[in-house]
Amino acid sequence: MTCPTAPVLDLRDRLRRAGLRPTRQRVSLMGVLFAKGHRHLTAEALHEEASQRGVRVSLATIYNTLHQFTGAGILREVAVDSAKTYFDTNTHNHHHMFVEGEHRILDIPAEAVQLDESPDIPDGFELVRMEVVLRVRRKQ
Amino acid sequence: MTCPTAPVLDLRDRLRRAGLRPTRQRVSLMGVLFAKGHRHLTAEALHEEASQRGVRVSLATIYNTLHQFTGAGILREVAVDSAKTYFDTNTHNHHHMFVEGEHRILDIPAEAVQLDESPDIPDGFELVRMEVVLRVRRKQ
DNA sequence: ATTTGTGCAAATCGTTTGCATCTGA
DNA sequence: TCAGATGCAAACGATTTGCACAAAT
Repeated sequence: MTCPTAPVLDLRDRLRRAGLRPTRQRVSLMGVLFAKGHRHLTAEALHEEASQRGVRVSLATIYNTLHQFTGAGILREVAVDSAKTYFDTNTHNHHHMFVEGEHRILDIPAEAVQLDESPDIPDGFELVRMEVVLRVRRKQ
Repeated sequence: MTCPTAPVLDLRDRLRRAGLRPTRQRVSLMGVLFAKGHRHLTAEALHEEASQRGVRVSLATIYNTLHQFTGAGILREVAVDSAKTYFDTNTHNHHHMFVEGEHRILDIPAEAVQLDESPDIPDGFELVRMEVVLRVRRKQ
């Protein structure tokens, strides 16, 4: 952790470019978040995974960090499950499949869904993003 | 409340057909829910509105009832806001616009959004429904 | 040195639950 | 009668907050 290998420098840079100070915790959490491709994590899940990797960060800091990262465009919040908030490491345009009863989220590539031009946005509002959620359940 | 006017009978019938006993509270809440066209309510909002109309129902019963109604197909749960759960009195196929920062949900008629046939559903799963959420924010 | 971030524990908020009591069929 | 509903208060789980301490610029 005191040995700045190349990937760690990347993480620090990415944080700086996002306007966030590269603190030890933020760098570590970025490392955990982006260690294995894109995924959807809850605060609790990130906390556990960080602990397992020997990264000791309080849950309060996890929540702070997740929201800071979301504000900085590093993460995206996914609201499909009223029970808890998921954060998506993929901030590119894509959609989701949600497995009801299992609290599981799967990605759908943007190209898999064709929508015509978006419906009218009321005056005074601007589109942030359009997302599609396929709710599925296990058969039988 | 002891005078069974026509609309009250309708409500009672609708509850019976849904397999729910038409108790005083359920009939009253249906009355409140469907008094003014379709809308999106939280448990808290329904509780307040019921109180204002002199319908005294505990919050616990509100939650029970909302879930029973959802299970019976009288209401639909809308998960767009990770902060709280909204219930939609419109159970027909349609979509939503969510105003970020204002906790406000607007309807988009199904016809306003054209999607091609849905993406592949993984084996062992079946589609419950496909919904589109347009996230918008107030300009500036 | 100053500003910003972190950790902890307590507080908050939406929601659920256990249980005694009531009510509709 | 009696299964099913309700109300209350307490329990719960996810998230936020206040504040003293620590770390980054």
